[in-house]
Amino acid sequence: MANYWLMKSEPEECSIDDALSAPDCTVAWTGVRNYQARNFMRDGMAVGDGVLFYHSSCAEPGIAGIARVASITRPDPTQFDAASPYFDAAAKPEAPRWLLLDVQAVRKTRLLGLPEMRVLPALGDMLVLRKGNRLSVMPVAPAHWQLIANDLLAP
DNA sequence: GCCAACGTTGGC
DNA sequence: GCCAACGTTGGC
Repeated sequence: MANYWLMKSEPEECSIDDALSAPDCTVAWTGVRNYQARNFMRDGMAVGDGVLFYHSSCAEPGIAGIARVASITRPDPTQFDAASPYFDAAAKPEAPRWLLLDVQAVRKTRLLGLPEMRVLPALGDMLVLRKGNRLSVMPVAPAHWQLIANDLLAP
């Protein structure tokens, strides 16, 4: 059974438009540097899982599109790249610390902004709405996914 | 730019 | 293993 996730991306770095214009609408999800987020990718995600593509650290944070998990995890090469902002000197190629996977954009949607989400009682317990939440990859309850996907994918 | 929340680091 | 200091995230 498919699972559902929310993944944050700074649109200045990789927006839903960027993902949609990539080859096969697919981008390697680099830069996850949090163990909990990494573990969700490694232990929880499977090809085909649904992803809410979330824009963070921008003027209008919120869900900007629908995507899907397109690969299992593999080592994130930026951890070994001293020129990368994601470089991690403690990570060794023979013992990679950080992983990435491919995410394929399915559709850009209208922006479902944080304020709008906060107002919907049915979404009240979503992890992304929790104060102080800093996870960049997190699970989404099926009921929340249904609600949001129905709304965003409605004709 | 501010600041709350939280993860990580490092001294002990 | 505790915990204070520090760094980062991310909304506002």
